[in-house]
Amino acid sequence: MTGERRVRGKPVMMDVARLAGVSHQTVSRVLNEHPSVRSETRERVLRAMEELDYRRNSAARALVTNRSHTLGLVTFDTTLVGPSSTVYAIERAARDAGYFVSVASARSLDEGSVANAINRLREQAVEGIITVAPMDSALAALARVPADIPLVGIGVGEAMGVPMVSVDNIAGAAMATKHLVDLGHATVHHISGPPEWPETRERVTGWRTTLRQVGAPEAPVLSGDWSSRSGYEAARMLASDPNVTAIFCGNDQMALGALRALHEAGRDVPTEVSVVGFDDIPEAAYLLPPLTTVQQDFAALGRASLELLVEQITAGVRTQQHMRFPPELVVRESTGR
Amino acid sequence: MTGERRVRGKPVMMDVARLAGVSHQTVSRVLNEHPSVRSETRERVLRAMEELDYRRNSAARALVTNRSHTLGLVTFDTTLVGPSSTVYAIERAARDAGYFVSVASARSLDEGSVANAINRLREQAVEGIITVAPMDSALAALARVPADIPLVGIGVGEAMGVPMVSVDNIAGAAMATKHLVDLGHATVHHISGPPEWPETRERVTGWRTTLRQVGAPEAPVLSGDWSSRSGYEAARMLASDPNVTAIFCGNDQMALGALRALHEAGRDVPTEVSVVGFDDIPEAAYLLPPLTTVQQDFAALGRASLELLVEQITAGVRTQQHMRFPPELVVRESTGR
DNA sequence: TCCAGAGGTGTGAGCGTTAACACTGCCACC
DNA sequence: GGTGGCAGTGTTAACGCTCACACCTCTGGA
Repeated sequence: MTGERRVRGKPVMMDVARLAGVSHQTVSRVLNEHPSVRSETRERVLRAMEELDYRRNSAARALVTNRSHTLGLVTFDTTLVGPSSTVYAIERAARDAGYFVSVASARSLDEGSVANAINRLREQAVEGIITVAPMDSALAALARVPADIPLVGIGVGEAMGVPMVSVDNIAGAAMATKHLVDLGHATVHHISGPPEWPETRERVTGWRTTLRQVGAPEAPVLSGDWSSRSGYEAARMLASDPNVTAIFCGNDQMALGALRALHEAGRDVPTEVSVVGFDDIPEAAYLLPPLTTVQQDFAALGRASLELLVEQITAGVRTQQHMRFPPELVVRESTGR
Repeated sequence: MTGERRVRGKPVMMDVARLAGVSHQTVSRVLNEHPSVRSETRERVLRAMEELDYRRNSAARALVTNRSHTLGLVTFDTTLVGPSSTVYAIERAARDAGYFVSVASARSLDEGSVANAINRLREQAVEGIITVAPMDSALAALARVPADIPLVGIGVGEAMGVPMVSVDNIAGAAMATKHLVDLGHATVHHISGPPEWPETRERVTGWRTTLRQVGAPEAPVLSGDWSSRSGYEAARMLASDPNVTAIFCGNDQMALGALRALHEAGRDVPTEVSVVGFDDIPEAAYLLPPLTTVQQDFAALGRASLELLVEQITAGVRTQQHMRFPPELVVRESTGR
């Protein structure tokens, strides 16, 4: 009755063992690359596994080892270029590190929704969690996660006890603003992202600080929601004011909308008005005119966050760390004087 | 020794049972919402669970029920707008249907890479797989998956035995081409995506068929890689030819690049040349000029694929089905005569 | 009065794997 | 020629849960 088992459902370790004429433990050893298995035996076992198309039962393994080999990813709106590139980079890095990736998206901006996503991941016994949800609500939810579960927040601002990875938004915004001031603009206007995003506030800070340093007047911030539409609408208000000659936008999508609004208002870019974006989306170089912007390396962000997480998992301690990546100004044709 | 267990590691069902003064089986019943538990008992158990911050061990559960409650998602390049919106929609729908989502990305375009991603998901014992990787290689890999594992391919062309969800690309391309012809253009040029994508070929077919129907001459297809850069380069070659007055691009990013190339060549859009894209990315309405394009509902695609997958899981049979979604032409200002 | 049946609960087995330990040869060493 | 050790293998006991079944207690109908 050797084959009896195979008929009813998937083969298990014991089936492989029988076929190879060894004990199930030897099969386990082969599977886990234990050194002390005679190579001839190993071959026999491998052949048997192949013949039966055996795959180990990950649930049983997880149960006994108490490790799921799975990481959790909390995302918010994967439609945004930044988050989606980051997620992609994380998945690749996770695979290389031997982890599976499970995702849970927050349905809305509120803390409960993020907490809910985190809970779903914990139900699955993930070994660690990375949040790609750079809003304040995520931070609040993160702060409530018990300290024994490894955690990394991306772009989520400062918080006690939560390891973080982010771009140096203050420096990035300062670079953009400085660039415009250096071109001879009396001041720089700013169309920001939603205020409940830490990145937005950091960019506002970088912009404002720079203006103060050079003694330029500060205009009130107009805030959008990262969309082209919101950038368009904000810029339309700015376009009619002849004093506006330089606009720093919180991201490239809004800059794209601003470009359109300025065009409609008959104000040429860059001869009359200069525009700078943030992110450097792949399309930025092909806009009319090509967009000067602050480039951030989303993939590096993803890889770093994974590294930080794995470090915590192996060490068993939450690293108290905040990694900041320097962005880079890419000057194209949307700025001048 | 009631509390002894709790000190060393996470609480298990037995700990909750002891605290609530019931058997572990009753705890299980409460957890699984079994009807025959006295509500007073249920309350007591729930309180105990809360007090201990108990979470059931999903591995143990999966082991005994032989269900992982997890679906697998194969992605290729989540940086593209289409796939990333689809992934997002799938995750949401999966959660509503009570499933977790595990992702695996294909590292490159070849079949081995996709097969590898599928294998990783199978190792995790996912109950079904959706591929958001609309290349031929994915189709080839899908065709090799044993018939007993539920499967849905998105936008991956025709294949024997693999349930499919896609946009009706032929109809979409035909709509775009017809629109241009109706505006009075003698013919329509096409900048396509990479030929190894079924969607590319379908769009080429829709375009070509329409041209033949109206008796317009057919120009050779220029093919890009979906990027703005490739659209720009292809359009640059077209721009110098005065006979080119209408260009249908395989996606919006390439159309964006084409817009720039035409501008550089001094050919006005839409008075001299008309441009149509595909996808309707959120930025399309804010380009210079706003882009006429073929809109597809990525979210609907995602939801439909999930529905199809869940159907297969519950039925235990692979549904032989191909759902096609009609796209919609959105006329903006990049087309005219 | 008794028994059938249902509501409510407990007991024991078993899911497929790994860890710990036990066992068998064989070699090297004194 | 015993003793120690190691390579190679098998045996057994968990891991935490659900399922099947057994067991009570109560109700209602014959």
